[in-house]
Amino acid sequence: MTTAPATPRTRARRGEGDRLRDELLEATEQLLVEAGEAAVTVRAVAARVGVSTPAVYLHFADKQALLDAVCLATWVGLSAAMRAAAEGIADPFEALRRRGLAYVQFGLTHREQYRVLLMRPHVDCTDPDCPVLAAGQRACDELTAAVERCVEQGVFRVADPSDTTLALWAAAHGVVSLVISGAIPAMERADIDALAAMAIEMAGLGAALRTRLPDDADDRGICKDSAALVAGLDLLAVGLPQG
Amino acid sequence: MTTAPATPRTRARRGEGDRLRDELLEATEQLLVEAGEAAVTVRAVAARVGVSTPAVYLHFADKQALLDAVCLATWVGLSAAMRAAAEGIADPFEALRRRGLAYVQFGLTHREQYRVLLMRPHVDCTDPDCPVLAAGQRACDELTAAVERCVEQGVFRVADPSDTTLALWAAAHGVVSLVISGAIPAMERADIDALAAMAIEMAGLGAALRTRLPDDADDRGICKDSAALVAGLDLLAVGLPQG
DNA sequence: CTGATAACTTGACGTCGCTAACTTAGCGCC
DNA sequence: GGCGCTAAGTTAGCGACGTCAAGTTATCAG
Repeated sequence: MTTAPATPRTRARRGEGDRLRDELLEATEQLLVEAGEAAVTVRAVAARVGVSTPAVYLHFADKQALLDAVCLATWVGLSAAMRAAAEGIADPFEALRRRGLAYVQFGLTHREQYRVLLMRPHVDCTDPDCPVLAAGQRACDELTAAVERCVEQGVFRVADPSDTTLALWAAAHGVVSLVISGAIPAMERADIDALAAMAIEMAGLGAALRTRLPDDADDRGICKDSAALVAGLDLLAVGLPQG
Repeated sequence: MTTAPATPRTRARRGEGDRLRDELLEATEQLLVEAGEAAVTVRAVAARVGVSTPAVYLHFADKQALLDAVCLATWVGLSAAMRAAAEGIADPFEALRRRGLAYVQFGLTHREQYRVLLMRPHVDCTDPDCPVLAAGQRACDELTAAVERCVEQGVFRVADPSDTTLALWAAAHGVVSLVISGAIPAMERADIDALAAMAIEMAGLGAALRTRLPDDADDRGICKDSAALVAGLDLLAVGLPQG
Protein backbone atom coordinates (compact mmCIF):
# COMPACT_ATOMS: atom_id res chain seq x y z
CA MET A 1 0.00 0.00 0.00
CA THR A 2 2.58 2.52 1.10
CA THR A 3 4.60 2.55 -2.07
CA ALA A 4 8.26 3.25 -1.58
CA PRO A 5 9.80 5.38 -4.33
CA ALA A 6 11.75 3.69 -7.12
CA THR A 7 14.91 5.62 -6.37
CA PRO A 8 15.96 4.52 -2.88
CA ARG A 9 16.70 8.15 -2.08
CA THR A 10 20.25 9.42 -1.89
CA ARG A 11 21.21 10.65 1.51
CA ALA A 12 21.20 14.44 1.81
CA ARG A 13 24.53 16.24 1.59
CA ARG A 14 26.09 17.96 4.57
CA GLY A 15 24.34 21.31 4.53
CA GLU A 16 21.04 20.31 3.00
CA GLY A 17 19.36 18.41 5.78
CA ASP A 18 16.23 20.45 5.25
CA ARG A 19 15.69 18.71 1.92
CA LEU A 20 14.11 15.76 3.72
CA ARG A 21 11.92 18.15 5.67
CA ASP A 22 10.39 19.45 2.48
CA GLU A 23 9.93 15.97 1.07
CA LEU A 24 8.23 14.82 4.27
CA LEU A 25 5.89 17.76 4.19
CA GLU A 26 4.96 17.13 0.59
CA ALA A 27 4.41 13.44 1.29
CA THR A 28 2.23 14.28 4.27
CA GLU A 29 -0.03 16.53 2.26
CA GLN A 30 -0.25 14.04 -0.62
CA LEU A 31 -1.09 11.22 1.74
CA LEU A 32 -3.67 13.39 3.48
CA VAL A 33 -5.38 14.29 0.23
CA GLU A 34 -5.21 10.85 -1.34
CA ALA A 35 -6.15 8.67 1.60
CA GLY A 36 -7.55 10.88 4.34
CA GLU A 37 -6.36 11.86 7.77
CA ALA A 38 -6.44 8.34 9.17
CA ALA A 39 -3.85 7.30 6.59
CA VAL A 40 -1.42 9.98 7.67
CA THR A 41 0.89 7.98 9.85
CA VAL A 42 4.45 8.84 10.71
CA ARG A 43 5.37 5.43 9.36
CA ALA A 44 3.45 5.93 6.12
CA VAL A 45 4.91 9.38 5.54
CA ALA A 46 8.43 8.10 6.10
CA ALA A 47 7.84 5.08 3.87
CA ARG A 48 6.50 7.27 1.08
CA VAL A 49 9.63 9.39 1.11
CA GLY A 50 11.74 6.24 1.31
CA VAL A 51 13.25 6.79 4.71
CA SER A 52 13.09 5.08 8.07
CA THR A 53 10.35 6.11 10.47
CA PRO A 54 12.40 7.84 13.17
CA ALA A 55 14.06 9.99 10.52
CA VAL A 56 10.92 12.09 10.62
CA TYR A 57 11.76 13.12 14.16
CA LEU A 58 14.99 14.71 13.03
CA HIS A 59 12.96 17.40 11.30
CA PHE A 60 9.66 17.48 13.20
CA ALA A 61 9.20 17.36 16.96
CA ASP A 62 6.24 15.02 16.66
CA LYS A 63 3.35 14.09 14.41
CA GLN A 64 1.51 17.21 15.49
CA ALA A 65 4.33 19.38 14.17
CA LEU A 66 4.05 17.61 10.84
CA LEU A 67 0.34 18.42 10.64
CA ASP A 68 0.97 21.94 11.90
CA ALA A 69 3.22 22.50 8.92
CA VAL A 70 0.39 21.41 6.64
CA CYS A 71 -1.93 23.81 8.48
CA LEU A 72 0.47 26.65 7.89
CA ALA A 73 0.50 25.95 4.17
CA THR A 74 -3.29 25.69 4.16
CA TRP A 75 -3.71 29.07 5.84
CA VAL A 76 -1.43 30.60 3.25
CA GLY A 77 -3.34 28.99 0.41
CA LEU A 78 -6.68 30.02 1.86
CA SER A 79 -5.57 33.62 2.26
CA ALA A 80 -4.19 33.70 -1.26
CA ALA A 81 -7.41 32.30 -2.70
CA MET A 82 -9.47 34.96 -0.98
CA ARG A 83 -7.10 37.73 -2.02
CA ALA A 84 -7.15 36.58 -5.63
CA ALA A 85 -10.94 36.46 -5.64
CA ALA A 86 -11.24 40.03 -4.43
CA GLU A 87 -8.55 41.42 -6.71
CA GLY A 88 -9.76 44.13 -9.00
CA ILE A 89 -13.21 44.36 -7.43
CA ALA A 90 -13.81 47.99 -6.67
CA ASP A 91 -17.02 47.69 -4.70
CA PRO A 92 -16.14 46.65 -1.12
CA PHE A 93 -19.34 44.71 -0.43
CA GLU A 94 -19.00 42.70 -3.61
CA ALA A 95 -15.33 42.14 -2.85
CA LEU A 96 -16.26 40.80 0.57
CA ARG A 97 -18.83 38.50 -0.98
CA ARG A 98 -16.24 37.12 -3.39
CA ARG A 99 -13.83 36.57 -0.53
CA GLY A 100 -16.49 34.52 1.21
CA LEU A 101 -17.25 32.47 -1.88
CA ALA A 102 -13.55 31.83 -2.41
CA TYR A 103 -13.23 30.71 1.20
CA VAL A 104 -15.95 28.10 0.82
CA GLN A 105 -14.62 27.03 -2.56
CA PHE A 106 -11.13 26.54 -1.15
CA GLY A 107 -12.45 24.66 1.84
CA LEU A 108 -14.45 22.28 -0.30
CA THR A 109 -11.63 21.60 -2.75
CA HIS A 110 -9.16 21.04 0.09
CA ARG A 111 -11.39 19.10 2.43
CA GLU A 112 -8.77 17.08 4.22
CA GLN A 113 -6.50 20.04 4.75
CA TYR A 114 -9.44 22.09 5.95
CA ARG A 115 -10.44 19.37 8.34
CA VAL A 116 -6.97 19.22 9.80
CA LEU A 117 -6.87 22.99 10.00
CA LEU A 118 -10.18 23.76 11.67
CA MET A 119 -11.85 20.52 12.68
CA ARG A 120 -9.09 18.81 14.55
CA PRO A 121 -9.53 17.09 17.94
CA HIS A 122 -7.66 19.86 19.69
CA VAL A 123 -5.27 22.61 18.74
CA ASP A 124 -4.05 23.44 22.20
CA CYS A 125 -1.60 25.93 20.80
CA THR A 126 -1.02 27.75 24.07
CA ASP A 127 2.18 29.10 22.61
CA PRO A 128 1.36 32.76 21.85
CA ASP A 129 3.75 32.95 18.89
CA CYS A 130 2.61 29.67 17.41
CA PRO A 131 3.19 30.11 13.66
CA VAL A 132 -0.03 28.43 12.58
CA LEU A 133 -2.13 30.60 14.90
CA ALA A 134 -0.25 33.61 13.60
CA ALA A 135 -1.04 32.63 10.02
CA GLY A 136 -4.70 32.29 10.93
CA GLN A 137 -4.59 35.69 12.57
CA ARG A 138 -3.06 37.16 9.43
CA ALA A 139 -5.82 35.66 7.27
CA CYS A 140 -8.40 37.02 9.69
CA ASP A 141 -6.75 40.43 9.61
CA GLU A 142 -7.03 40.54 5.84
CA LEU A 143 -10.71 39.77 6.12
CA THR A 144 -11.09 42.45 8.76
CA ALA A 145 -9.49 44.95 6.41
CA ALA A 146 -12.03 43.99 3.75
CA VAL A 147 -14.82 44.49 6.27
CA GLU A 148 -13.33 47.82 7.22
CA ARG A 149 -13.58 49.00 3.64
CA CYS A 150 -17.29 48.23 3.83
CA VAL A 151 -17.52 50.23 7.02
CA GLU A 152 -15.86 53.18 5.31
CA GLN A 153 -18.45 53.05 2.56
CA GLY A 154 -21.22 52.95 5.14
CA VAL A 155 -22.39 49.43 4.33
CA PHE A 156 -21.70 48.31 7.88
CA ARG A 157 -22.13 50.83 10.66
CA VAL A 158 -19.94 49.51 13.42
CA ALA A 159 -17.24 51.00 15.58
CA ASP A 160 -15.24 47.79 15.83
CA PRO A 161 -15.30 45.63 12.68
CA SER A 162 -13.70 42.57 14.29
CA ASP A 163 -16.96 41.13 15.60
CA THR A 164 -18.55 41.47 12.20
CA THR A 165 -15.54 39.78 10.67
CA LEU A 166 -15.84 36.83 13.03
CA ALA A 167 -19.54 36.46 12.37
CA LEU A 168 -18.98 36.51 8.60
CA TRP A 169 -16.16 34.02 8.97
CA ALA A 170 -18.46 31.81 11.04
CA ALA A 171 -21.07 31.85 8.30
CA ALA A 172 -18.59 30.71 5.65
CA HIS A 173 -16.92 28.24 7.96
CA GLY A 174 -20.28 26.86 8.98
CA VAL A 175 -21.11 25.85 5.44
CA VAL A 176 -17.74 24.27 4.77
CA SER A 177 -17.67 22.51 8.10
CA LEU A 178 -21.19 21.13 7.88
CA VAL A 179 -20.62 19.78 4.39
CA ILE A 180 -17.26 18.23 5.27
CA SER A 181 -18.59 16.67 8.45
CA GLY A 182 -21.17 14.84 6.41
CA ALA A 183 -24.04 16.18 8.50
CA ILE A 184 -25.71 17.22 5.26
CA PRO A 185 -25.60 13.87 3.54
CA ALA A 186 -26.78 13.78 -0.06
CA MET A 187 -26.06 17.02 -1.84
CA GLU A 188 -24.87 17.80 -5.33
CA ARG A 189 -21.95 20.11 -5.77
CA ALA A 190 -24.13 22.70 -7.48
CA ASP A 191 -26.53 22.69 -4.54
CA ILE A 192 -23.67 23.15 -2.12
CA ASP A 193 -22.39 26.11 -4.11
CA ALA A 194 -25.86 27.63 -4.10
CA LEU A 195 -26.11 27.12 -0.36
CA ALA A 196 -22.72 28.75 0.13
CA ALA A 197 -23.71 31.76 -1.95
CA MET A 198 -26.93 32.05 -0.02
CA ALA A 199 -25.32 31.78 3.41
CA ILE A 200 -22.69 34.37 2.55
CA GLU A 201 -25.19 36.84 1.15
CA MET A 202 -27.40 36.31 4.16
CA ALA A 203 -24.55 37.06 6.52
CA GLY A 204 -23.45 40.12 4.55
CA LEU A 205 -26.91 41.59 4.19
CA GLY A 206 -27.75 40.72 7.77
CA ALA A 207 -24.65 42.50 9.02
CA ALA A 208 -25.56 45.59 7.03
CA LEU A 209 -29.13 45.53 8.25
CA ARG A 210 -28.40 44.72 11.87
CA THR A 211 -26.24 47.76 12.45
CA ARG A 212 -29.13 49.98 11.41
CA LEU A 213 -31.44 48.72 14.12
CA PRO A 214 -32.02 50.59 17.40
CA ASP A 215 -29.35 50.18 20.05
CA ASP A 216 -31.51 48.40 22.58
CA ALA A 217 -32.06 45.57 20.12
CA ASP A 218 -29.47 43.39 21.82
CA ASP A 219 -31.35 43.25 25.09
CA ARG A 220 -34.82 42.50 23.90
CA GLY A 221 -33.99 40.56 20.77
CA ILE A 222 -34.36 42.17 17.40
CA CYS A 223 -37.90 42.80 16.26
CA LYS A 224 -39.89 40.67 18.61
CA ASP A 225 -42.87 41.44 16.47
CA SER A 226 -42.55 39.63 13.14
CA ALA A 227 -45.38 41.65 11.63
CA ALA A 228 -43.52 44.91 12.20
CA LEU A 229 -40.36 43.42 10.73
CA VAL A 230 -42.24 42.26 7.65
CA ALA A 231 -43.74 45.70 7.17
CA GLY A 232 -40.35 47.35 7.47
CA LEU A 233 -38.65 44.95 5.10
CA ASP A 234 -41.38 45.31 2.50
CA LEU A 235 -40.91 49.02 2.63
CA LEU A 236 -37.24 48.45 1.96
CA ALA A 237 -37.86 46.30 -1.10
CA VAL A 238 -39.15 49.34 -2.91
CA GLY A 239 -36.09 51.37 -2.13
CA LEU A 240 -33.45 48.80 -3.01
CA PRO A 241 -31.77 48.78 -6.44
CA GLN A 242 -33.71 46.61 -8.83
CA GLY A 243 -31.12 46.01 -11.56
CA MET B 1 -5.33 7.15 36.26
CA THR B 2 -8.22 5.07 35.02
CA THR B 3 -9.85 4.50 38.37
CA ALA B 4 -11.66 1.21 38.70
CA PRO B 5 -14.88 1.40 40.71
CA ALA B 6 -14.87 0.34 44.38
CA THR B 7 -17.51 -2.32 43.86
CA PRO B 8 -15.94 -4.89 41.54
CA ARG B 9 -19.23 -4.99 39.64
CA THR B 10 -21.56 -7.91 39.95
CA ARG B 11 -22.06 -9.82 36.76
CA ALA B 12 -25.37 -9.06 35.05
CA ARG B 13 -28.23 -11.49 35.44
CA ARG B 14 -29.48 -13.63 32.59
CA GLY B 15 -31.84 -11.25 30.81
CA GLU B 16 -30.19 -7.95 31.65
CA GLY B 17 -27.09 -8.00 29.49
CA ASP B 18 -27.95 -4.50 28.31
CA ARG B 19 -27.13 -3.17 31.76
CA LEU B 20 -23.43 -3.14 30.87
CA ARG B 21 -24.26 -1.39 27.65
CA ASP B 22 -25.79 1.52 29.51
CA GLU B 23 -22.90 1.66 31.96
CA LEU B 24 -20.38 1.70 29.12
CA LEU B 25 -22.21 4.50 27.42
CA GLU B 26 -22.33 6.58 30.56
CA ALA B 27 -18.65 5.95 31.22
CA THR B 28 -17.80 6.95 27.67
CA GLU B 29 -19.59 10.26 27.96
CA GLN B 30 -18.09 10.98 31.37
CA LEU B 31 -14.61 10.18 30.13
CA LEU B 32 -15.16 12.32 27.07
CA VAL B 33 -16.27 15.31 29.09
CA GLU B 34 -13.68 14.97 31.84
CA ALA B 35 -10.59 14.19 29.83
CA GLY B 36 -11.31 14.89 26.18
CA GLU B 37 -11.66 12.74 23.11
CA ALA B 38 -8.10 11.46 23.20
CA ALA B 39 -8.76 9.89 26.59
CA VAL B 40 -11.72 7.92 25.29
CA THR B 41 -10.13 4.56 24.82
CA VAL B 42 -11.92 1.25 24.72
CA ARG B 43 -9.59 0.15 27.46
CA ALA B 44 -10.24 3.23 29.59
CA VAL B 45 -14.00 2.93 29.19
CA ALA B 46 -13.94 -0.72 30.16
CA ALA B 47 -11.67 -0.04 33.14
CA ARG B 48 -13.93 2.73 34.36
CA VAL B 49 -16.91 0.41 34.39
CA GLY B 50 -14.79 -2.28 35.99
CA VAL B 51 -14.85 -4.79 33.22
CA SER B 52 -12.32 -6.33 30.88
CA THR B 53 -11.60 -4.56 27.60
CA PRO B 54 -13.11 -7.06 25.15
CA ALA B 55 -16.37 -7.03 27.11
CA VAL B 56 -17.10 -3.76 25.35
CA TYR B 57 -17.30 -5.59 22.04
CA LEU B 58 -20.17 -7.71 23.30
CA HIS B 59 -22.36 -4.61 23.24
CA PHE B 60 -20.76 -2.36 20.63
CA ALA B 61 -19.43 -3.41 17.24
CA ASP B 62 -16.38 -1.18 17.56
CA LYS B 63 -15.18 2.05 19.11
CA GLN B 64 -17.03 4.00 16.46
CA ALA B 65 -20.32 2.46 17.57
CA LEU B 66 -19.57 3.58 21.10
CA LEU B 67 -19.06 7.15 19.94
CA ASP B 68 -22.08 6.92 17.66
CA ALA B 69 -24.20 6.15 20.69
CA VAL B 70 -22.87 9.31 22.32
CA CYS B 71 -23.69 11.22 19.14
CA LEU B 72 -27.23 9.95 19.23
CA ALA B 73 -27.66 11.16 22.80
CA THR B 74 -26.13 14.50 21.84
CA TRP B 75 -28.53 15.00 18.96
CA VAL B 76 -31.42 14.28 21.28
CA GLY B 77 -30.11 16.71 23.88
CA LEU B 78 -29.48 19.39 21.28
CA SER B 79 -32.98 19.06 19.88
CA ALA B 80 -34.51 19.16 23.33
CA ALA B 81 -32.54 22.30 24.24
CA MET B 82 -33.75 24.08 21.13
CA ARG B 83 -37.33 22.98 21.67
CA ALA B 84 -37.28 24.13 25.28
CA ALA B 85 -35.88 27.50 24.28
CA ALA B 86 -38.63 28.11 21.76
CA GLU B 87 -41.43 26.88 23.98
CA GLY B 88 -44.10 29.43 24.65
CA ILE B 89 -42.68 31.98 22.24
CA ALA B 90 -45.52 33.05 20.01
CA ASP B 91 -43.59 35.11 17.49
CA PRO B 92 -41.97 32.73 14.98
CA PHE B 93 -38.95 34.91 14.23
CA GLU B 94 -38.14 35.37 17.89
CA ALA B 95 -38.67 31.66 18.45
CA LEU B 96 -36.22 30.89 15.67
CA ARG B 97 -33.70 33.27 17.20
CA ARG B 98 -34.02 31.55 20.57
CA ARG B 99 -33.57 28.19 18.92
CA GLY B 100 -30.32 29.44 17.42
CA LEU B 101 -29.07 30.82 20.71
CA ALA B 102 -29.93 27.57 22.46
CA TYR B 103 -28.03 25.66 19.78
CA VAL B 104 -24.86 27.66 20.35
CA GLN B 105 -25.29 27.50 24.10
CA PHE B 106 -25.67 23.74 24.03
CA GLY B 107 -22.68 23.34 21.73
CA LEU B 108 -20.46 25.43 23.98
CA THR B 109 -21.51 23.67 27.17
CA HIS B 110 -21.06 20.25 25.57
CA ARG B 111 -17.90 20.91 23.63
CA GLU B 112 -16.48 17.44 23.56
CA GLN B 113 -19.78 15.87 22.59
CA TYR B 114 -20.27 18.51 19.92
CA ARG B 115 -16.80 17.89 18.59
CA VAL B 116 -17.48 14.18 18.34
CA LEU B 117 -20.84 14.87 16.74
CA LEU B 118 -19.91 17.38 14.06
CA MET B 119 -16.14 17.76 13.94
CA ARG B 120 -15.04 14.18 13.72
CA PRO B 121 -12.40 12.92 11.27
CA HIS B 122 -15.02 11.19 9.18
CA VAL B 123 -18.57 10.02 9.64
CA ASP B 124 -18.79 7.80 6.60
CA CYS B 125 -22.27 6.71 7.56
CA THR B 126 -23.20 5.37 4.15
CA ASP B 127 -25.93 3.36 5.80
CA PRO B 128 -29.13 5.21 4.87
CA ASP B 129 -30.96 4.23 8.06
CA CYS B 130 -28.03 5.06 10.31
CA PRO B 131 -29.67 6.08 13.60
CA VAL B 132 -27.36 9.00 14.30
CA LEU B 133 -27.93 10.49 10.85
CA ALA B 134 -31.64 9.98 11.37
CA ALA B 135 -31.49 11.82 14.68
CA GLY B 136 -29.67 14.67 12.97
CA GLN B 137 -32.30 14.72 10.28
CA ARG B 138 -35.03 14.87 12.91
CA ALA B 139 -33.33 17.83 14.61
CA CYS B 140 -32.99 19.52 11.24
CA ASP B 141 -36.64 18.86 10.47
CA GLU B 142 -37.69 20.55 13.66
CA LEU B 143 -35.65 23.58 12.70
CA THR B 144 -37.20 23.53 9.25
CA ALA B 145 -40.64 23.54 10.82
CA ALA B 146 -39.65 26.61 12.82
CA VAL B 147 -38.45 28.27 9.63
CA GLU B 148 -41.69 27.32 7.94
CA ARG B 149 -43.63 29.16 10.60
CA CYS B 150 -41.62 32.25 9.70
CA VAL B 151 -42.46 31.69 6.05
CA GLU B 152 -46.14 31.52 6.89
CA GLN B 153 -45.91 34.85 8.66
CA GLY B 154 -44.17 36.34 5.65
CA VAL B 155 -40.83 36.90 7.38
CA PHE B 156 -39.07 34.69 4.87
CA ARG B 157 -40.42 34.59 1.35
CA VAL B 158 -39.21 31.29 0.01
CA ALA B 159 -40.87 28.38 -1.71
CA ASP B 160 -38.60 25.75 -0.16
CA PRO B 161 -37.51 26.52 3.43
CA SER B 162 -34.86 23.78 3.61
CA ASP B 163 -32.09 25.89 2.08
CA THR B 164 -32.80 28.68 4.51
CA THR B 165 -32.74 26.18 7.35
CA LEU B 166 -29.34 24.88 6.31
CA ALA B 167 -27.92 28.38 6.01
CA LEU B 168 -29.19 29.32 9.45
CA TRP B 169 -27.82 26.08 10.85
CA ALA B 170 -24.47 26.85 9.23
CA ALA B 171 -24.37 30.25 10.91
CA ALA B 172 -24.94 28.78 14.37
CA HIS B 173 -22.65 25.84 13.74
CA GLY B 174 -19.97 28.15 12.42
CA VAL B 175 -19.76 30.03 15.70
CA VAL B 176 -19.69 26.89 17.84
CA SER B 177 -17.22 25.16 15.58
CA LEU B 178 -14.83 28.11 15.32
CA VAL B 179 -14.77 28.61 19.06
CA ILE B 180 -14.29 24.92 19.81
CA SER B 181 -11.55 24.54 17.23
CA GLY B 182 -9.58 27.23 19.02
CA ALA B 183 -9.23 29.30 15.86
CA ILE B 184 -10.48 32.27 17.86
CA PRO B 185 -8.01 32.07 20.72
CA ALA B 186 -8.51 34.49 23.58
CA MET B 187 -12.17 35.23 24.11
CA GLU B 188 -14.26 35.66 27.20
CA ARG B 189 -17.47 33.72 27.53
CA ALA B 190 -19.52 36.92 27.44
CA ASP B 191 -17.85 37.96 24.19
CA ILE B 192 -18.58 34.57 22.67
CA ASP B 193 -22.22 34.84 23.67
CA ALA B 194 -22.40 38.29 22.12
CA LEU B 195 -20.81 36.98 18.95
CA ALA B 196 -23.30 34.13 18.83
CA ALA B 197 -26.24 36.47 19.26
CA MET B 198 -24.85 38.69 16.54
CA ALA B 199 -24.21 35.89 14.08
CA ILE B 200 -27.68 34.44 14.58
CA GLU B 201 -29.43 37.77 14.19
CA MET B 202 -27.36 38.49 11.12
CA ALA B 203 -28.36 35.23 9.53
CA GLY B 204 -32.03 35.66 10.40
CA LEU B 205 -32.26 39.25 9.20
CA GLY B 206 -30.19 38.44 6.14
CA ALA B 207 -32.52 35.59 5.24
CA ALA B 208 -35.53 37.85 5.58
CA LEU B 209 -33.91 40.59 3.52
CA ARG B 210 -32.45 38.36 0.84
CA THR B 211 -35.75 36.90 -0.21
CA ARG B 212 -37.04 40.39 -0.95
CA LEU B 213 -34.36 41.16 -3.50
CA PRO B 214 -34.94 40.82 -7.25
CA ASP B 215 -34.75 37.32 -8.68
CA ASP B 216 -31.71 37.88 -10.86
CA ALA B 217 -29.66 38.71 -7.77
CA ASP B 218 -28.09 35.26 -7.70
CA ASP B 219 -26.47 35.67 -11.08
CA ARG B 220 -24.94 39.08 -10.73
CA GLY B 221 -24.31 39.07 -7.00
CA ILE B 222 -26.53 41.05 -4.72
CA CYS B 223 -26.23 44.79 -4.92
CA LYS B 224 -23.00 45.23 -6.79
CA ASP B 225 -23.27 48.87 -5.97
CA SER B 226 -22.67 49.43 -2.27
CA ALA B 227 -23.96 52.99 -2.50
CA ALA B 228 -27.35 51.82 -3.70
CA LEU B 229 -27.49 49.21 -0.95
CA VAL B 230 -26.67 51.80 1.66
CA ALA B 231 -29.38 54.12 0.37
CA GLY B 232 -31.94 51.32 0.44
CA LEU B 233 -31.01 50.18 3.92
CA ASP B 234 -31.11 53.68 5.32
CA LEU B 235 -34.57 54.06 3.92
CA LEU B 236 -35.50 50.88 5.75
CA ALA B 237 -34.23 52.13 9.08
CA VAL B 238 -37.02 54.66 9.17
CA GLY B 239 -39.67 52.06 8.57
CA LEU B 240 -38.52 49.46 11.06
CA PRO B 241 -40.05 49.23 14.52
CA GLN B 242 -38.10 51.35 16.94
CA GLY B 243 -39.26 49.96 20.27
C1' DC C 1 44.13 10.17 5.64
C1' DT C 2 41.53 11.16 9.68
C1' DG C 3 38.61 12.44 12.96
C1' DA C 4 34.21 15.10 13.86
C1' DT C 5 29.61 15.29 13.12
C1' DA C 6 25.33 15.69 10.25
C1' DA C 7 22.19 12.49 8.55
C1' DC C 8 20.38 8.79 9.05
C1' DT C 9 18.97 3.28 10.72
C1' DT C 10 18.02 -0.55 14.01
C1' DG C 11 15.58 -2.15 17.65
C1' DA C 12 12.47 -1.69 21.12
C1' DC C 13 8.82 0.10 24.57
C1' DG C 14 4.17 1.01 25.78
C1' DT C 15 -0.47 1.75 24.07
C1' DC C 16 -3.95 1.31 20.83
C1' DG C 17 -8.27 -1.31 18.45
C1' DC C 18 -9.74 -5.69 17.93
C1' DT C 19 -10.13 -11.06 17.78
C1' DA C 20 -9.99 -15.99 19.05
C1' DA C 21 -10.49 -19.08 22.43
C1' DC C 22 -11.45 -20.19 26.98
C1' DT C 23 -14.21 -19.79 31.50
C1' DT C 24 -18.00 -18.90 34.64
C1' DA C 25 -22.51 -18.02 36.28
C1' DG C 26 -27.55 -18.25 35.87
C1' DC C 27 -31.70 -20.65 34.48
C1' DG C 28 -34.99 -24.22 32.44
C1' DC C 29 -35.72 -29.02 32.69
C1' DC C 30 -36.21 -33.96 33.68
C1' DG D 1 -31.25 -31.60 42.75
C1' DG D 2 -28.09 -32.28 39.59
C1' DC D 3 -27.43 -31.46 34.30
C1' DG D 4 -26.57 -29.01 30.43
C1' DC D 5 -27.28 -24.99 27.57
C1' DT D 6 -25.94 -20.54 26.77
C1' DA D 7 -25.53 -15.57 28.15
C1' DA D 8 -21.98 -12.93 30.03
C1' DG D 9 -18.01 -12.46 30.69
C1' DT D 10 -12.17 -13.27 30.88
C1' DT D 11 -7.25 -14.24 29.31
C1' DA D 12 -3.94 -13.99 25.87
C1' DG D 13 -2.35 -12.12 21.89
C1' DC D 14 -1.94 -9.86 17.04
C1' DG D 15 -0.59 -6.03 14.20
C1' DA D 16 -0.17 -1.02 13.97
C1' DC D 17 0.60 3.16 16.18
C1' DG D 18 3.81 7.25 18.20
C1' DT D 19 8.13 7.81 20.09
C1' DC D 20 12.85 7.12 21.96
C1' DA D 21 17.80 5.37 22.88
C1' DA D 22 21.58 3.80 20.83
C1' DG D 23 24.17 2.49 16.99
C1' DT D 24 25.76 3.37 12.04
C1' DT D 25 27.22 5.66 7.78
C1' DA D 26 28.41 9.17 4.78
C1' DT D 27 30.40 13.73 4.12
C1' DC D 28 33.63 17.38 4.67
C1' DA D 29 37.26 20.35 7.12
C1' DG D 30 42.06 19.98 8.23
